[in-house]
Amino acid sequence: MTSQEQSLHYLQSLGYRLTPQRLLVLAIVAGGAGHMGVDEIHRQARAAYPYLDLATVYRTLRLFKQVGVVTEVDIDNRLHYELTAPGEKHHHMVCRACHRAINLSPHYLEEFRDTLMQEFGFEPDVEHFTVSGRCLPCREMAAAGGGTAVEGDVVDDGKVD
Amino acid sequence: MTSQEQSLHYLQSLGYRLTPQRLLVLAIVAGGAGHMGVDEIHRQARAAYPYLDLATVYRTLRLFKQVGVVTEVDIDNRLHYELTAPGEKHHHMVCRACHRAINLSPHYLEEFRDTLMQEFGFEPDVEHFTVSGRCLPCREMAAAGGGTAVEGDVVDDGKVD
DNA sequence: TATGTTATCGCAAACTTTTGCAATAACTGG
DNA sequence: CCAGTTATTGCAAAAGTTTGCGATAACATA
Repeated sequence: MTSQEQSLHYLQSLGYRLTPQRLLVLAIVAGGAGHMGVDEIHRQARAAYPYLDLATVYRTLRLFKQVGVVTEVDIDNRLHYELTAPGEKHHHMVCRACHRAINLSPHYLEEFRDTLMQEFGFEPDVEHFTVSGRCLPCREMAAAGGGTAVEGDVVDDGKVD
Repeated sequence: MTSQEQSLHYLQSLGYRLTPQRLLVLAIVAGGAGHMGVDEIHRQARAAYPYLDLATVYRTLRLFKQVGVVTEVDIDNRLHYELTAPGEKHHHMVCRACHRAINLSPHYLEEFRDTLMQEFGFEPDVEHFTVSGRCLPCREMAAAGGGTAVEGDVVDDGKVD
């Protein structure tokens, strides 16, 4: 049984229904490489099933995230999703300049998590953890006086709006 | 000179213009207790200056955040702002059940920050750091079989939508 | 103080995400 | 396999946030 089928059985065991829409969205996210934007998932879904509504895509992904089937990453104020790789989960560092997401092993969070639990009894949502910041290439670029470390996607630095 | 005036001079020194709208928004955020929602800031601003547009409030707050005058906190998918207290900066832990924000001293982040810098050259946006998770009262509530630790604001647990 | 430059504003519209509701379809038990 | 229950869908609209654009006003210079 593939990991997709496992996810579907898991959903069913929780009392959720297996619908063609859910199968489709799962297959698309599983097929995509890395984090996919909601609009891209929707576009691919419509290719197979033209009536699938955007709201359904959002709802489906929210459900998948809730039960741990996918991982949500906020990249430049837009939601992205990727299959949660069981056994090799990771978090993300998102660069606020180039908007690239870099994987972060849970190992780096354990200590932080334990501290919050012990000091405050606060249980951080380690499933959906993302830090924003600036990646090495972009910081070097900025230090050299330039813009962003990738073409396109330039970060506004002027005064206008 | 008050800290508000300092902020304004700072804005000016960066080449930004001092407009009545900016003064007003700053005064409101400074006058409010804790994190204020954008709509509340806007409502108060309109009381003094009815033409002030919501878009201007958003733009102003984004600018303030960018230069470090205010701190942004995402609470239940809505933006909130508070004056950045120089010298006693803090981050936030936001409970995903009751949506309350708990302050977190930067001290707890230093180690994490240093690790990311050393290992990946990634400079986390320590200015705008928020962890989501579940606070102690809400976890106890959940363990006891209940809902949320504050009245109202119940977290959905059923199957519908 | 008058004048020019251009950052900022207000307005309207776009964009992303969420939600209400009636119709539909997935599962359950007989 | 059929009927009943209700989770899920599609659609339309709302909510929160961002953006384009022409008009305005803030600042600099003279």
